[in-house]
Order: sequence, then C-alpha cells, then structure tokens
Amino acid sequence: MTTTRRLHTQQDMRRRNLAAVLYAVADGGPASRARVADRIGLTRTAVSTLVDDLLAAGLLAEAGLGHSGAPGRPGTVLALSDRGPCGLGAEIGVDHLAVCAVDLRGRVRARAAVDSANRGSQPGPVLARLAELVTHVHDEVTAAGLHPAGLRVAVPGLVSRDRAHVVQAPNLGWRDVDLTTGPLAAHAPPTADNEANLGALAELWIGDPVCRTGDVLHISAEIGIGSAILTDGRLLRGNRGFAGELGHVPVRRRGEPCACGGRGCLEQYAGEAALLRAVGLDPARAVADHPGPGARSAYLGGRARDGDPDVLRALRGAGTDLGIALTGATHLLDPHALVLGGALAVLAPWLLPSLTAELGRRLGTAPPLVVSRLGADGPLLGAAHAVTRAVLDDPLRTGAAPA
Amino acid sequence: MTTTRRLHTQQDMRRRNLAAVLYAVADGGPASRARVADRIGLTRTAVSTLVDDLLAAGLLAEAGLGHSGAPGRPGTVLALSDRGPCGLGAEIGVDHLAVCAVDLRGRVRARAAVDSANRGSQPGPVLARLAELVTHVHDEVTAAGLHPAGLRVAVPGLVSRDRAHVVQAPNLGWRDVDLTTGPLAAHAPPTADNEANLGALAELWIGDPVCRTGDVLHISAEIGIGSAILTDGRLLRGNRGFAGELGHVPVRRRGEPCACGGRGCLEQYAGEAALLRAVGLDPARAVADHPGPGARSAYLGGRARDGDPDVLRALRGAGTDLGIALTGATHLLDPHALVLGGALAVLAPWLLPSLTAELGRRLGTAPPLVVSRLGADGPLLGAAHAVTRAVLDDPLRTGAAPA
DNA sequence: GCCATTTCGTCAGGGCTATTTACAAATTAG
DNA sequence: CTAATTTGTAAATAGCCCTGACGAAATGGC
Repeated sequence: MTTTRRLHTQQDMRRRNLAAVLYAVADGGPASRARVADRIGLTRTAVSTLVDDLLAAGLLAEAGLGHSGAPGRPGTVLALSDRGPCGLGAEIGVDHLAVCAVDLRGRVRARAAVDSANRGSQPGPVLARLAELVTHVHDEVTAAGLHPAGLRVAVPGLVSRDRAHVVQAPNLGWRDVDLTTGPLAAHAPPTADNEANLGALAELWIGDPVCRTGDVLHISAEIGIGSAILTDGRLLRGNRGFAGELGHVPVRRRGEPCACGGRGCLEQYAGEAALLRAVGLDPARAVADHPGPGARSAYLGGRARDGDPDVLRALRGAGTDLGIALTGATHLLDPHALVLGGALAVLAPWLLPSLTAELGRRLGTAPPLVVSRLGADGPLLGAAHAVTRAVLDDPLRTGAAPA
Repeated sequence: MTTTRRLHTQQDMRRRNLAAVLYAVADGGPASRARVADRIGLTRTAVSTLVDDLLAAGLLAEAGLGHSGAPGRPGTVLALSDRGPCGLGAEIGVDHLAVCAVDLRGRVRARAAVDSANRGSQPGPVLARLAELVTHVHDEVTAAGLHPAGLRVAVPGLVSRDRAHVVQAPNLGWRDVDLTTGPLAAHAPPTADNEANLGALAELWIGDPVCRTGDVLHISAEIGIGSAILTDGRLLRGNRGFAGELGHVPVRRRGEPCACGGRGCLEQYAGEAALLRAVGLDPARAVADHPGPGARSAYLGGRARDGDPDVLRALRGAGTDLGIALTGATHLLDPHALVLGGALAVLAPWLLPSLTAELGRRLGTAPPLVVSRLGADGPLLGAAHAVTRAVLDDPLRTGAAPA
C-alpha cells in the first residue's frame, strides 16, 4: 500500500448508507423510516430517499402500517423483501452434494442434496451433478418470485483469491479446477470458498450471537480439524488462505509424524481417523460403511450414547488434546468465545468434560465454550448467505431486480 | 452491534480524504498537488481544497518548486510539516523511564531517559519522575516550533479500553492506576497502551516493509515473551486485550508448572528467566547486576559472541522451543512473515539456527523470519507514532495548530 | 529570442448527497 | 372535538467533489 488508499467518493457514501439502511432492518427487524433513521443516525429525509431507491430495487418491501399504541402517526413498516434477490449456496463434500437458496430475510426457501462419492473424482461429472441440483433449486425459487443473485460453492480445499478456481482440494483429489467455465457457469458467475471458512461465517451471520460481540475462534471438524478466526466481523484468512489449521498445531513435542510434515499434530490424536483407529476401526473402511456428511460422527455419537467404553475413552482423550491446542490458541488470540461446530458439535457432549477440564486447568478462566446449533449445515448456509450479504453490502450494483 | 453501523456523512468523507492526502505524502514522499491527486484518485481541484485546509492547519508545508526536468510547469512540492504537531511517547519499563518526541515526518526530535527501579514501586513517584522527562522533551520541541498533540505511555501491562488507566502491570506491581489525574495530566490528556502492542505497531508503521504487505506475527521478549498479531494494518487485541500471549502457549504436554496456572509454557523454556537459570544464574540477581532495557539480553549476547558453550546451548534450546510454539501459531494464522523484535532481535543470531531448523522440519515452507531493526526502541517509538498517526487519521480535529 | 507544447494550480458552474425547515397526514389522550 | 405527538415528504440550503476552462510556468525546437 505504497499509495492509493481507498477512494472516498460520494457514490461510496451513498452505497454505504444504502447498506446501513438494509442492515438496520436486517439486524434490528422491520421498522418504519423514522425508526431506521434513529438507528443509523441519519435524518428521516435522507432515509426516505434511500428507502425509495431500495424499494425500487426490490430489496425492501412495505409491510403495512405499524400501530404501536403510542400517540402519533403510525409509520409504514419496512422489511427486507422476500421476493427480491436470493442467494444460492452449494456444497461439495467428500461424499455428498447439496444446494440451497436463502432469501434476504435469511429464510431457506429451497434445498436439494444427493449422496455422491467425490473422493478422488473427476471434477467434470461432479460439477455436472451439482449443476442439476442448482437448476432444480433455481427453478423452485424463481417460481416463488425470487431472483438468484449469485452462486457460492463451499469446497473442502483452498480457493484462489478471486474465488473463481479451486486451487487444491486434497480430499477430492482436485487441483486447479475452474468453476466459471464448467457446467455451473449457466446460472450465475459461480464463486467458491473454503467450507470451514463459510461455516464460521455462517456462525457469525446467523449463529450464536456471541460471535457478533467480539473475536471468536470457530472450531470445526469435517475431515481434518479446521478452525476460523473471526475478528471484528471479518474472517482472518492469512497469507495464502491457510489460516485456522488448528489440526496441525503441535500438542506433543515428539509425537506421531503427520502427513503435513510435522509431528505430534492435534489431528493425530483428535481427528476423525485417529478416533476411528482408537476404537479399533479402519478409517477407510468406516468411511465406506458410513458415507455422508457427519455419518461417522453420528455413528461414534451413537456408540458413545450407548456407553461404549472404548468410544468414551477415545473422545475423552481427544477432548484433552483439543484442550491443549485451544489453550495455545486462546493465549494467542484471547477470543471472546470458542465455538464448536461441525462434527465437534455432534460429539460435544462427550468431548466437553475433558476439554473444559483441560482448559480450566491450564487457563484458569477459559473463554466460554459454545456449541454451534448450525451443525453440519453451516458451510452450505454460509455459502448462500455470502451471496445475500454481498447484495446487502452493495445494494444497487448486485441487487437491482431484473427489468 | 445490534444497530447503529458507522455513520457515513459528508464530513466523514472529507475527513478521510484529508487523511488520504496526508498519507499519500507520508507514504509516497513529498509531491505536488497534481501528483497527490494521481496517487489517491481525486481530482486536482479537490486535492487543492484539501491541501488548503491542511496548510492552514499546519500539517502540510510547501517546500518550493519541484524542477523535474520534464516539460510543463513545475508543481509546488508538499511535505509534511516539521513545525506542526508532534507526538510525545513515553515508556515505563521495569528499570528505566524514557520519553521521546517525533514530528509528522517520523523524525525523532527530542528524547530523554533515566534508569529507574520501577519494579514493585509506587505509581506516584514514578509518574512524577516521568513527568519531569516529559516536561524536558516538551520544552525542547516547543522551542523548535512544534506543538505536542498528545502523550502516549507504553506500559508493561494491561490497559483499560479507553486507554486512561493501567489496569494491571504485574512487573511494576501496579493495579488500577489512573494516568489522567496524576502528574502527567499537566501536558496533554495522557493515554496508555501495552508496550508489546506499541512495539508491534512501530514495526508496522516504521519498521520492516513486510509488515505492511500482509498479516504478520510480531514476537517480542522483554520480561515475558509476548507477541502481537498485525492483520490488515491493525492490531488484533482480543477480548480483554490479552491477545498475543505467546509465552504461555504449551510446548510440552506435561512440562514445568508456570505462574499462569498452566504447564509446559514456552516461557518456562525460552523466557529470560529460563535462559538465565539455564546458564547457572539467579534471575533476580542478574536483574540487579544488569539493570536497564535489554541489559540481560546484551549480556547473554556478549557471552554467546565469546562462544560460551552454556549460553549457546541454552539459546539453541530456546530457539527450538520457540519454533514449536511458532509452528502452532503459523498453522493458526498463516502469517506473511514472523518478525522478531525486542530482546529476541538482539539474540537472533544464536536463536535463528535452531528456530529455523525446527520451523523447517515441522512446516516445510515456513513464513520468512525477519529480525526487527527497531530493537528495544520499538515501544517508545510506537507510542510517539501512535499520537502522530491519530493526527494524520483525523487531521482537523486533533491537528489544528494553536491559534 | 520566440513560440508551441506540456503540466500545474485555480476559478466558475454543476451534480449529488444529506441537512434544515416547514407542513400535511394520521394516530392517541383527554 | 381539540391538543399533542409522530410520520413522511417537499423545498430550500450547505457541503463536497467533478467537469471544463484558463492563466502561469516550465521545456524544446526554430
């Protein structure tokens, strides 16, 4: 940043104020123009002109008069439109595909999913199957009067900075896959992002409110153990987009060697494969026996619920090791809360005792541990919401209703 | 943030554009109005009016005509004023006090320091001694035509959110000290910040350029081992302001118990006290023998330079343990670079071999390791620059020259 | 030395944005 | 029914930046 700091023009100001109005309604609920003006600190006049633009663009809708009981003329209630733009989110998991659509109000308006063995697959056919699902969801919401404003795809891997390419997805066996030229291109310019990141953003946007009140470390386990650092309402991505690799934080000085090149990585003790091995199962075999998102976790959870001592011991150990890694992360980040998402949310009942014990022992006062309520849906919902968020952030550019 | 997003009014836009002009000159060097306009993307007309305000406020100064050799009328060169506002920075160390003043151009215009045994001291007398130094520096820069715009104090401890109080400074033995009512109050509303944070910000603002190109983890050791996470040009402070406690990241699963309540903390193996013990010295005794900022590090560095095998072995071990902690931090943050500051910069020649070896072993490709060139001056300079930065960020509010 | 060319800084006019002020409309309280 | 209160809009105003034009001050070729 030698020079050229961000430009601050009048259009910029207008754009931000339009976004401010939308977020005032999104965060604070439906309200009259005057109430919105109070919330964002502009005058009623200014808000009126902003609202006019947003009504014309189909982002806001008037929802009748709001009789509050107090004296004075009642205001016309403004709400985010449920027939305006919507976001399409897709997910490419190792053994399933899913698509959903959410409207500006955050409601899921359509969804579709199929099992699909994507590990070591060719991108073409997988994307073709996904495109079918997208078409299905697209048609459904279009029939409901919504206009898809974009498509974001959650992938278990690294994504290029412009979000157009999947740079590397080890568990799929993909390298350098261009989404914009494949079968997905038909609907909207498709964009990709990492599934763990989208899961964390979902937590920030529609999950536990604690994520909105301060910095948070969001831990999720799907195949590996990932995490995401939410600071100041944004995601810390790091230099190459690799930030959050909690699974490779060392928890034993001279422990098991790991595929990452290190040794004693958390993943060797608390990862899915390690848990399966610890209860005497072959990881590859277990995946074949229990395909689908979260299936192994559900299986382990089931055995834990039945009181299986091997599983309970394995989960206890994993919680302890997770506690060591999170002790380090907490000292480094001083987060407002630790959020367990994905498979960890499912297994939380049996991880939490040893995890909280270890954190308490080492930290004295540990940040509150929160279990996500989004579960395995996080990445998919995050993808769809990323699209609607982009519309809210820059209403007139992306949000204009088709003529 | 239920409601009330940031307000975007015309005054805001103006303020940012004023700041953009100043930063264009600060980062890109002196330049004509037309050149500044090119840099920040505004028109020459707009820049002219902005510059008029900044000249009137005494923040910019015209420095004659710039004959470039190219055809065309030469522009009048604009530079940051060296007689305008300046920043006062102060530092309360465990065994010294220091004050300096920097002008808008970043030059140190005055400084003063004294040794002072502040460990376990009463705040009153210490602040009184510091106030004397401040007065001295203040008078010196005032004589040079500068106007101190504020005073920031670097303290080895935790500071309240409004920067008015020292909440806790264990190494000084201070709790809840209000700076605004003490002897410092005479000069300007004094504000405090943590010394490690200010050291990292100094690195960001005037240190290695790598800190300005991406996220960076800045590691410093004064008494403990601290660090600071610089992301997106800002400092990640965490929930309570405790972020960056690298010294208490566990590096041994069942290691030495630590005063923090944990065990196996990095500080037990790579901290100053641990190093001194490892070479057979009593830490308290060593502090008495070698008072002053960085004195123990300098002493150890001296013995290392002489080839003392005990010291070399201790530093080698510290480098390895630091490498383990930084492996975890790197996986978590994926920083653009790791910067060694403070005492670590002094000892870097003997820490680096084992540190880089450990990082290379565990990470494959580690982020570049950079040794700070600011050394022990970082926090003090950061404090002074924090004041001038605040002036640049909001020129007309804080920067107006006294009438 | 003189003129064309180029660049710099400024002035006048205009557009966009939000604010101020005023007012009609719609409700409650008495 | 009247007074009080709140809402939404209209007209006028102020602030900020942009466009277009112009004089000023340099270079370069003749």
